Amino acid sequence: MLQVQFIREHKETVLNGLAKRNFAEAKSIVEQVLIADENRRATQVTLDDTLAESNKLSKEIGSFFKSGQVQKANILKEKTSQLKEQSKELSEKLNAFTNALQDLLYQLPNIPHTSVKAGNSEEDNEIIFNEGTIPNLGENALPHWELAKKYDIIDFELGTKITGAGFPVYKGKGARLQRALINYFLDKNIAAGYKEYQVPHLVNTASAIATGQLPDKDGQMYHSNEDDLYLIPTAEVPITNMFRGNLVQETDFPICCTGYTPCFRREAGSYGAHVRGLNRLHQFDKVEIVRIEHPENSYNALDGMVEHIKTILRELKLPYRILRLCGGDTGFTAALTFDFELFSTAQDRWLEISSASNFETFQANRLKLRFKNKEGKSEFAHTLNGSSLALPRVLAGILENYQTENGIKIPEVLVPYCGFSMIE
RNA sequence: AGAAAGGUGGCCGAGUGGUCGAAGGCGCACGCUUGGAAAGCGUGUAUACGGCAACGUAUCGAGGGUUCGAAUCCCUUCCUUUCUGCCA
Repeated sequence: MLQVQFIREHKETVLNGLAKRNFAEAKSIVEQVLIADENRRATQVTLDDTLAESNKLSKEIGSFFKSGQVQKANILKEKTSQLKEQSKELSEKLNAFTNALQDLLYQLPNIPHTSVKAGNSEEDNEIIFNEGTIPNLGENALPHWELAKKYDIIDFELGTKITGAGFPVYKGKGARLQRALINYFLDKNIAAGYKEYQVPHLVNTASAIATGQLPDKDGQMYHSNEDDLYLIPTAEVPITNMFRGNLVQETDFPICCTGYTPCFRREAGSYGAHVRGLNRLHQFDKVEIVRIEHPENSYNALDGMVEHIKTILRELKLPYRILRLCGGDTGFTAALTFDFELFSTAQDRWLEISSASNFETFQANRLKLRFKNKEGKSEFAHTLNGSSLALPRVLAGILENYQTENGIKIPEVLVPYCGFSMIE
């Protein structure tokens, strides 16, 4: 959530920034924000004055009662009852303005970083890095869903029977490979200084609002009506929310967390080749990294996260590229996002496997996550996160890119984790 | 799930209708003291919103109510602890 004060003082910056997202309603919402803010402040001033008067009279009444001047006290009582009515009306007004302002602010996405180009869709994303060699697989190369069937390591139909489409069952060496990837990713993250956490897989409404899933993505999360809890769409939600409401010390930075969780997404509206096999699932596994940073260091930290993810893909010897997302493709809450895409050779397309973002103060404002700065004042921290990494598409990439006549080779770094070097 | 007790500042903890944003202690910061340190002494030390400022307002888990006035009384709700029940 953007800060009202910032909008008030940097209206043009906000509008220019939002223009890069091709966000048509920006101007009208910003205008409404400014009006609501003006109304809110004006109402608060009158309400405060009314309450101040009322408090003053109450004190006088108290002392009149003590000194036995009951009549004088009763006269003042009359007055306070009027003030009370006024303040009731005013506080209702204040509430209305505050809520209206809040609702408007919830509609505004983050302002993109200066390096972000304007653009509407993924076609406008910039490729900024490319690494790894695309293997020459020959004529008989199979897409991962056929390999999964051939070697009996992932069973999509079985998952459909138990739950529904998009909930695969991993079997035998497939299951073992999943577990190997999770451990390998976690170990890499821990070695890079991230602290491991195991967090709840269901979160309350306050958490979903704080990281920005609500109200923007309502309907994309699975929800348990009985207890009003949401299944997490990413570990970002519970991990970042560990720090909700905190006032951290400047010396605590950088705060680096990692965690493995399954992720649940309803993916309403997805269809076609994009959902084939492991490409898009309702439940998938992901290892996430989250950082809480000093504002001055957050972009360094983002670069550090990108470098870290690169080392993992290098070790796995997978061909990948990095995109800087354009304004229109950058998520609602992010200021700058780098997407990692893995080349799926048998499908001849790029698959997103990681997304590393800096949210600046957008989440921190909702989280009320602050630190004490050098002047001793509290200031919002910056939050960042990235996948390191999402499992299914990495698995798809391994299956497809490492397929041979005799079976699927296991990337060298994973062999110690798997306990085998081939899936035959 | 049932019963009981309880939720107060960074932490501990007092406070049952006005003088309470809140005693006292710990912690922390600064100063004095000291050759230096510890101890001791003194001063300061919540957050948010509004205001150029003086300052005002709100906040004692959350929401509502009673009252001229609520940390304190009433209602609702959430959470914690203990006991009982159930269970991996």
